[in-house]
Amino acid sequence: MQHTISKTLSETCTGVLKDLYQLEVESIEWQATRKEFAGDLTLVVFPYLKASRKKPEDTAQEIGTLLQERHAEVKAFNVVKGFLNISISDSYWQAVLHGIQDLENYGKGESLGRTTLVEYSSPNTNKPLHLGHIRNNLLGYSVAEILSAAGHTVKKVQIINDRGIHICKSMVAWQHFAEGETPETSGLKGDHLVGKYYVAFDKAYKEQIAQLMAEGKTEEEAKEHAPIFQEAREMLLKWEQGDAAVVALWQKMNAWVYAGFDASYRRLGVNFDKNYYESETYLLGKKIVEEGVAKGVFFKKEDGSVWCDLEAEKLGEKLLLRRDGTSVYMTQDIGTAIQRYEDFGIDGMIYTVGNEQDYHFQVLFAILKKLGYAWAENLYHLSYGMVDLPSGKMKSREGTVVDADDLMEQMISTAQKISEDLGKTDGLSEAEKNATHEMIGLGALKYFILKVDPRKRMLFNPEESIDFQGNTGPFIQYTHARIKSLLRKAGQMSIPNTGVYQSLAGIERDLIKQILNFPSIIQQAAADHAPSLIANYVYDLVKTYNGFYQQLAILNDENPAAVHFRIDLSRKTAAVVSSAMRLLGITVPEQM
RNA sequence: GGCCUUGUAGCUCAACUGGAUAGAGUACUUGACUACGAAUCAAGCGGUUGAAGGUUCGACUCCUUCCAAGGUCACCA
Repeated sequence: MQHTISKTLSETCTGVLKDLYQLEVESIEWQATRKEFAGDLTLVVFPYLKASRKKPEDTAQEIGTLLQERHAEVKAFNVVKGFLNISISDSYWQAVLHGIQDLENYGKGESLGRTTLVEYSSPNTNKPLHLGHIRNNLLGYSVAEILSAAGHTVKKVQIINDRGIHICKSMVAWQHFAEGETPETSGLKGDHLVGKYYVAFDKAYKEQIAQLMAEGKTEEEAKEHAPIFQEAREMLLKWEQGDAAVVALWQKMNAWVYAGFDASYRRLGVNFDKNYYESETYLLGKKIVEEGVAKGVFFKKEDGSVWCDLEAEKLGEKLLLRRDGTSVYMTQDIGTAIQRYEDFGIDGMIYTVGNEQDYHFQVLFAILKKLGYAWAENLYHLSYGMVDLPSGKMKSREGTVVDADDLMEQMISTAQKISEDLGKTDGLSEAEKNATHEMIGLGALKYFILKVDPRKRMLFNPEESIDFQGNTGPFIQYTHARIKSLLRKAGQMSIPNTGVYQSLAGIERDLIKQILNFPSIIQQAAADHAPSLIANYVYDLVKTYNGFYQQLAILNDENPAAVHFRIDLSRKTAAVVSSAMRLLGITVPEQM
């Protein structure tokens, strides 16, 4: 509960505590009064008992009495054990609701003058995106939106792992088996085409291993000496030497993949301000490390390898440069971080990466701090759990990977089927219908994933997981569409403007309070990097609205003042629903 | 083995960061469409919050020890 009322109430309350008990308190914690009790805000008085030396009930009674005397908006209070429940006057709630005028920007924070960079997605270029990437993309994009709403200047980036043995495997297999196949000739999306040859490589590789083992080699020898694997390694070497033919093939196949990724990103509704490519950044960081050695932050072992001592942080020793002077992943990440600082002048950075890299980022952040960068204090690893299937982990080798494009398509066609069965979009054009089905199908998927705490691994059952009823994206979208329908109808009515709506119904007060909570929810979600807070908030809001809708006549009430008020309340609810959903990357329809 | 994360209704998730009788959805059982959109609403059923101790006015939340699941400890990325 962070309404403006709690601020003024806190000031009054501080004075009350001082006058009653000579108690100086820093801040006062208000919480929303639970539904089963009367009141709006609750003060827990247990912390003040030592000072008051009275029973909880008497203490609460005393504080309540003075609060009511001194604060005009306190209409009434009641005491239950050590809980002081305070009721705020209806006129206050109505006035604050009325004060919300800029619906488009309601809830957003003042500019903080801070630039925060959010990295997400960051795929390899040897295969298409899958369900794990979807969780990553949705989280990263949403956190970026939330930070932006909270007042940060946000830059969204990804680092594309476009070089290395994995893409060479696809390249080798394509040379052997593709007979010149391209996205155009095959009709396959580019990333899927390249993925197909990555699978083909693996198949051929396994066959060769089996053959060599049949000839008496050990498994390790076989893996090492399989001809196709040797070819991939040679290709990697040639790439590093800048061999023209290899580089040309590499560029051609990566271009296919990027075209495919672009299509997936566009459909998913995510975007980036800048792409980084490992082929351009993998040599970064070496210079920084050398400088670190000179400064004594890092040290060199006898064999020439460079390390960072993080025993004090309980992270052990970490290699930064190999014996032969080449860099490792960590070196590269150090260089990239600094590169980004130079590109954007960032104040902080968020890495959206799976939790299997928790240790890596602890080390990275510790090293950047050791190097003395101010922005290193504001680095955050947005770590998320794996997405499991009923059969267990997703494994590309066993073909149990849920493909991102397939999944989106499936969601959308499910939405279409349900929508057509209900027949509520009959008046729309084909293009409008398609847009609506996309909106609903993707809304279901996005909400399903974002409502869960990122740290938790989640189970995804393709058949059962995603509902369109209950605590779901479509439920929230439906409420929005229904409000919009109501408002369209209201627009055609002429309602005499007579006086002020007097007494609020309980559900109306609840709705106002929830709308007023939106700004603080955004701040909290930003501070916690937690889209799930937004998801839970908007769900609760919509549930309350549906109760309101059911209990009260909105357009048909005999009191015109009530009608005016309820239309205003409905319009503002719809605006908050739309804004909140947009923070999750979900759009809401006018009709569905 | 060391370290990190997670464990809440049959299932999927909450719990405002230590506050009141742990809440939603789903599934199951019922009731509500001649009312502004039933992808809705209302009611019932469902819990030893992994286990045992401890801290305190008060614990899902903090501490200790166990149990379970996952991750991680590469001169891989």
